[in-house]
Amino acid sequence: MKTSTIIIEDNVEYCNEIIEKLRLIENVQVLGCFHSLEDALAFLDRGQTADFFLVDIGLPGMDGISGIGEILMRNPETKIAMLTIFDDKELVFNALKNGACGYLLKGESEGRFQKAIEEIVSGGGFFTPSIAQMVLKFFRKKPFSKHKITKREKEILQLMSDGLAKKQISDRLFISYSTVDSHVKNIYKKLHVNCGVQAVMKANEEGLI
Amino acid sequence: MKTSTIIIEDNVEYCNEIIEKLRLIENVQVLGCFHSLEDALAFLDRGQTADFFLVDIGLPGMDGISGIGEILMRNPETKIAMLTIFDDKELVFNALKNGACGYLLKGESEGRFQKAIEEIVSGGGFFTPSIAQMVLKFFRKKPFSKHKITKREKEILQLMSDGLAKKQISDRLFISYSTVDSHVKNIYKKLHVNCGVQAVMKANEEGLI
DNA sequence: CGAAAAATCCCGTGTTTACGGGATTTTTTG
DNA sequence: CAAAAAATCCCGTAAACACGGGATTTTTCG
Repeated sequence: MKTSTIIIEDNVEYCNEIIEKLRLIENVQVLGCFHSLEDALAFLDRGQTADFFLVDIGLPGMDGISGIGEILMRNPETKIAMLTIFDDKELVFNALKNGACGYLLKGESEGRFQKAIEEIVSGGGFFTPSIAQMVLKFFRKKPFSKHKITKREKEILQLMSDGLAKKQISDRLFISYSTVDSHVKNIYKKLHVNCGVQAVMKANEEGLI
Repeated sequence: MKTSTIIIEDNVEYCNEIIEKLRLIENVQVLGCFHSLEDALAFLDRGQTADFFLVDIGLPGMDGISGIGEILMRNPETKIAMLTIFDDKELVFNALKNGACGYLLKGESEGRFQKAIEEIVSGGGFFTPSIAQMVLKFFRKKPFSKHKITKREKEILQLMSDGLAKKQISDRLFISYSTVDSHVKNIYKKLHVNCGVQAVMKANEEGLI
């Protein structure tokens, strides 16, 4: 059974290019293409659907990123891949957050393109190396933390992130409130923040906890 | 110039298997293999190095995950890929956090294995489809938020996560302190938390912000 | 239109925080 | 060993928070 596919891309020329590429991939059957997200959503609202959507990110009207959410709201099982010339960090992560299964750069070689599509329709995820690189960087703890937090401080930061008050932390660690307070003060200084929320957020971002 | 490669794997048999596979890949030159991380670190401490390390995750003595950090501490430019039979979520993310460039399952087909290695040594990242799937799930916003936060609440949550105090938020949004206080109270109720840190953390986890 | 949801506002109180100033005792490590 | 780093403890105060109780006005939407 082939994977029914819809393309959403406003540039007609490029659209045809993609269709040609997709024709070469077995297991994929192109149902058609729309030139705006609104059209595609109307299609879904008519009760019709597809297994796989290939969506351009820079569409007139509703943009691709918002579109992902809309499509998934109507059909949560759909697989969606973004198609774009940009590899902007924010865009990529926003797309992923909204539920995209993959992110393809338009310049991708034919082989890579095919490979990626195959992975996605078969239920896997796919990142081109540059996207994978971004994801790696995202996860990677920052260079052994300019902010050299001590073991105890890290421990306390962790409990803070669980929502414990200083008093509760002191009880948990069998130390006095004053000690916790001191540690917290030091943490704030090291992270250059001045409240718990910021501290926990920053620690989180920097992979300290 | 070939990528000098070191394998760290305690199972001698499997180690040889890997070497055989790597021999087939041009651009890769296997320097040798160690059967424990300690040995590999000693090698590095002797001033020698390699471009690429392939590290088993389940080693006796120091485990692979901790090892990543140690290796990178001695040679930050090194590329590291984990080799394992498990695709446990925690392990994968911990490896990535510590700086791994890829994560390969031992059962991987020869073709995939080769592909993955090629991507990694050429500076890209690589995720097998199952790992990519995990990463996707990680990013994906949770099922349209059981916790239906309103627009305003989301806005306030965002400012909270920036470390703003309620007073500052009220100034920023041109509303009174009381109003912010009310919104915050509602947020706490909806998220079942009772302090700002928890609220922001939870919102963060659930992809609400 | 008319009800429900969201957004706005106020008061009061006890608790907790942030942060300034200290000081002492372990632990680590060159 | 001796210095440095980490962990422990105390006091005091102004500010901010959590949370209970309200109430009114917009917006949204069937």
